[in-house]
Amino acid sequence: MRMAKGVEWALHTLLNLDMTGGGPVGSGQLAEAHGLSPSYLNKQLQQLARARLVVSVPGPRGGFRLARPLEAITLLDVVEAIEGTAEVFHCTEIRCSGKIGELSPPPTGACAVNAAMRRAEQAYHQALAAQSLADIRAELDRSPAVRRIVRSALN
Amino acid sequence: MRMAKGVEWALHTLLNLDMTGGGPVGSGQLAEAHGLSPSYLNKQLQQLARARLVVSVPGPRGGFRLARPLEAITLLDVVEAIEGTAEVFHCTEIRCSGKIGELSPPPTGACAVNAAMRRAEQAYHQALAAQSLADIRAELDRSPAVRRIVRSALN
DNA sequence: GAGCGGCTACTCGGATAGCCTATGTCCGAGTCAAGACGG
DNA sequence: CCGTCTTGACTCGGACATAGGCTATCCGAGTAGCCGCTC
Repeated sequence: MRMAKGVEWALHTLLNLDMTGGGPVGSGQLAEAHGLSPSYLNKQLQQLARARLVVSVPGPRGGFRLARPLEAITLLDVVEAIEGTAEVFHCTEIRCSGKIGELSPPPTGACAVNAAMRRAEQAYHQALAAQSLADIRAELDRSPAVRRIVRSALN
Repeated sequence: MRMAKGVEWALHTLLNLDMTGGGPVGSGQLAEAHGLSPSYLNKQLQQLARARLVVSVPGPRGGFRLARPLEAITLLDVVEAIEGTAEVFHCTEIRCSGKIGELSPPPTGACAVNAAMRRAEQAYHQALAAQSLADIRAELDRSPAVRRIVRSALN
């Protein structure tokens, strides 16, 4: 179980988009800022656009800009935009298969194993939703040079 | 990001192992109980044995038995036994690469993005560690027929 | 000089290969138990 | 009748194919701005 690295790319890129100001920035520039594959970052940005986290501007001088302030973007938004909303633990209902499944009556309630795993997953989701990108930006702003460096890198 | 289905197999199998009593049960029987691939379930059981959650008994009439009561086995134990202890979010330190990396001084503290993701992951771990397999067993015991069915399926 | 049309270049967007891990399978080493044999 | 040895079958254990999804790439559709032309 490993999270797609596109999540890391998306998080840093969203933070960079905020520090450059409101104007759209091309995926090529954003990729160059961190030495990433431009085409693949573009794919991730499209996922963010579908999730309405960024707005894509076509044509020359186009690119991507934030759709809303960082205060309104949580870690959960980004993870779900890239990874999708499917559950991490996917119950295949093996309790209904095999000998035990044949001997058991059709189940009435939910699978207890699945319920337990969902509780943990919910805690994960809540912890992700409790942190906004603005919180991370605040931590980055402890070294005030960051904003200047990002702007000069994305001029 | 999808959890390995071996975790689901392992959880149900550990619960079944408990309901049969203390004697060792072969991986073939355990697989037949839920219609699983015997060889692949055996692989998962080996992972559980390495993590000291079950004890393997070689030879005829051998198999696997629980190494400790379900009260002492948490969901986190099972997940880490199957999935490993590597972090879900793996920071590749892209902040040190590309234009921004070249313009920035060597970082002093930890990556803020990584720290935020780790906080969420820690919440997940805590939620997993807070639930033991005995809790799930208690939920299953609400329908008292389960234990009888499991025992007759694994006779 | 002002307005308009065409063109170019740059951007996003989706369709297309490659690789790596999870999945699934197979066969060999080890071990216990039963059965045959000898005392 | 009892003890011991041999044999057999059954189990775990790890090494070997396979597949699905993440990773990476490329090319086409669309658009804004610029340049030249015309009035």
